[in-house]
Amino acid sequence: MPELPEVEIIVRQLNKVLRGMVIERVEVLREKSFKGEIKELVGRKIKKVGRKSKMMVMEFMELKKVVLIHLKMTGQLIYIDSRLRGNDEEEMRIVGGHPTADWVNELPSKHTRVIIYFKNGSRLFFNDMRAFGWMKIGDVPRLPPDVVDKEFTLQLFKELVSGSKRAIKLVLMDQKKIGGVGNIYANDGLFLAKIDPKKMASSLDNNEIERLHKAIKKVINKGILLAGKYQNYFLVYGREGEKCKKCKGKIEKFKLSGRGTYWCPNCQMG
DNA sequence: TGATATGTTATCTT
DNA sequence: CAAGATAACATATC
Repeated sequence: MPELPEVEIIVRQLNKVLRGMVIERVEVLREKSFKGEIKELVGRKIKKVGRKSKMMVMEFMELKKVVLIHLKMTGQLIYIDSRLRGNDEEEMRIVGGHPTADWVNELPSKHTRVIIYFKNGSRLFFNDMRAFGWMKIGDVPRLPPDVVDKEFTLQLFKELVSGSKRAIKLVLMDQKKIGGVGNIYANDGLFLAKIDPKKMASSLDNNEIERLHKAIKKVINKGILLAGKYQNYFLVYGREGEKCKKCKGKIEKFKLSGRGTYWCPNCQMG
C-alpha cells in the first residue's frame, strides 16, 4: 500500500516523537532486511525524520550518513511509546505503511524484520510481510524530483513526457524520471485528467500534459490530506466493474506491462 | 491450485 | 548504445 502520501503521513508523525531520541540498540531479525553496520547507530541522537520520494530518511546529530527505509509493497512502521510499558492499559502506538493486523497485534510478529530500541524504552518496529523492503545506512540519495517538489514543474514534465514513446502510465510511474507515483495514484491521476493510460507519452498534446501535471499533484495531495484513508476514495483503482464516478460507464481493468490498470473507457478514450 | 498483489531493479531483447 | 520489456525478489490472499 505505501506510496508517497502514506510514507509522508507516517514520516510526519514519527518526526514529532523521534526527534532528540537516542538509539540504545538495533535488533535485526532478518539479515537481508538491514544493510550496514549497526554499531554506527548505537548512541546516536535523531535530528530529523524526513522523506525522499517513497523513502523515509532518518538524520542524526554529528553523523553525515542517514538511515533509509523503503517499505516497498508490504512494509510497515510501528512506534510503541514507552510511557505505558508494563502497564495493563493500552499502549500508545503510531502506525503506518501497509495495513495489516500487525498494526494492533502484539509485537514483534512473524513479519518483524528490524527493531530499534531507544534509551527511554520506546521502540520502533519495521515489519514487512513480503520482505521486499529494506532499511539501510547510507548517504543521502540523489533522486529525481518527486511530484510534490517545487522542481516538478510543468516544463520539466513536458520534457519527460514528450521524450518517451512508452505508454504515459509507465512514464508517470518511472521512478528514475519522476519520484513518488505508484500504481494507485497513476491510475487515479490519469482518470482525473481524462487520459488513456496506454496512450504513447510523446503523442500527448500540451493541453493533456497540463491536465495530467495538475491531476497527478492533486491526487497525491489528496492522499496526504486524507491521512492514510485514500483507499475509501479511489476514483478508478480497484473498482473493476463498478460505476464510473463521472459518467454512467463501467470501470474496466487490463494489464499494462504486468501492472493492473483501471480506467473508464468512456471518459478516458481518445 | 493457481492467479494475483500497491515497488524496484537486474538482465534480457529489440 | 539506448529504450523498452520482463523476470526476479518472498509471502499472503482470493
